[in-house]
Amino acid sequence: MTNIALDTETTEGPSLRREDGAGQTSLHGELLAALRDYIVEGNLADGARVPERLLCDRFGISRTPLREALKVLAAEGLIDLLPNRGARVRALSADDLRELFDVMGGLEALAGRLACERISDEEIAEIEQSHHEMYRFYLRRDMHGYFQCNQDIHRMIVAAAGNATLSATYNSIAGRIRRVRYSANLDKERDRWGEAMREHEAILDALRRRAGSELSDIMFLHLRNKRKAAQHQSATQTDELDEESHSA
Amino acid sequence: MTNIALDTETTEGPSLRREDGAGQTSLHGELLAALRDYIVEGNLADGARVPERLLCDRFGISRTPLREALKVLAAEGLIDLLPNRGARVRALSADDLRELFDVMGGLEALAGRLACERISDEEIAEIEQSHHEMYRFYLRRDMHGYFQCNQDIHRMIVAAAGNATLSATYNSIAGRIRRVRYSANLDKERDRWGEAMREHEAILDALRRRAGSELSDIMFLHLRNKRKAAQHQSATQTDELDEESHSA
DNA sequence: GGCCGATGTTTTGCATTCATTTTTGCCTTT
DNA sequence: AAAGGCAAAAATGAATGCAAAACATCGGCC
Repeated sequence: MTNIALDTETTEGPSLRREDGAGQTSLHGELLAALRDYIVEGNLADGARVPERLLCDRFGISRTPLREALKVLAAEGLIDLLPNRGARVRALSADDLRELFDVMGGLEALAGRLACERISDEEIAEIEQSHHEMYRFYLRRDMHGYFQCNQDIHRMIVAAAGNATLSATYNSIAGRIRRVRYSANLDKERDRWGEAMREHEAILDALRRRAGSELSDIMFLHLRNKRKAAQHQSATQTDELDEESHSA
Repeated sequence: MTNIALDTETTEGPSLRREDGAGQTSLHGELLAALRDYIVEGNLADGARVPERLLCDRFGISRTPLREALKVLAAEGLIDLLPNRGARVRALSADDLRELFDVMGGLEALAGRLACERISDEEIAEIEQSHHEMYRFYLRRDMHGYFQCNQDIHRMIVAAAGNATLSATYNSIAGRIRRVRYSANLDKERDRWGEAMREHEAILDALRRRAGSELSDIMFLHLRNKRKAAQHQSATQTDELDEESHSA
């Protein structure tokens, strides 16, 4: 039986209810964000049933707003809602991950293209700064720092695209992926660390030249390579996924 | 005062409740889909308040499931949820449309790239068939038939990508755009009808050669051109949007 | 005559309640 | 002893109820 990893310690947890004077709860988006974090951070096991009652106690609310939040999370793809059988944390199959990585690659490719259309020299300078910082982490073999800079750069490029819809879509996809433990997947990334660095050099170069179409290509392939590395690592369950890419 | 375009005729409307024998309602996804259609089809005016009580009567349900559905639609970006002030139909600004079109372009670019990796000759043959049908509509100047085929082709390419996550994301974005009256935007598309046909020829050509990266480019630019045509048409409110594209 | 505040109404957000379904434990039967 | 069935318990989906907030209407004031 799947054991639920709910920490039911005596610490009251983050009650969202406002019990100060005003009397009104007004949690609106807060509960949603809190619950999303709760799930994304892995407090519930993969495929585990989402216990309504327990979460109600945990967050100090009744079932109505909780269920509203669950519906939203289901729409976002974080959980599955089975008719009359409650919510379950969506366990990402190797195939799901492959799909998510490709979509993320597509969105980053788009971000790169759009960024080239409107990015300022100042923004590029900021990215360059993060890039150099990342390079120092690379030289020091500081995986964690490197990864942090890496994420920052990708985020900056998405932001430079100046498209809020794209950012929202990107964050949604990235959130779903975040549930799988990155560190595990990235251990294998170390094998192609130098390669990844060179790809980032190419990204920066294309960005400087505002070569949108070219950057778009690089971004997608960069993600695709990252995906392949991650896949290779967890090959135990992804044997059949090594189909060849026909793209040039 | 914004008048709500709710048709409150005596015709009972599509009650979702199951009153046959079983007694159980079990509307689950049905209400959501019905409500989404209701909004996407334009039964409510842009920016109009979404009247909970009226919709409850209309669909024959209580407020609880309706509000759950509204939360989901808000997450999808179809409506805005204002704290303590209810839901309003999200009115798409010219800027929103620009963003949505670009994201759609990015997703189709991705679809084209992925399709090249796995599409079969049979699937290409099907697309070619639709393409030729579309061409016949073009020769006959049948805008409606042409447009139908056009959409089919784009859908087929997205389907050929074999990525359910991509399809879902694509449908979400397409749904949001669908709320604006296509026909209006497409009247101007007529000006570049021949150009669009040539672009579709290029799409098919790249697809046949499985030239993923190239197809990706073509798909994005195809959408970008479509966007520009649509923008030009409704230029009354999009004067400042003519920023130049730096991409080669 | 127009602007501002008070008061009643409507609407919203959430809690609670209720009917139905699913699940679980126990008992019977073979 | 294992399998099947039944009943109790829990959980789900939805309806209703209730306090607070927004909205609307009306009266007072300048």
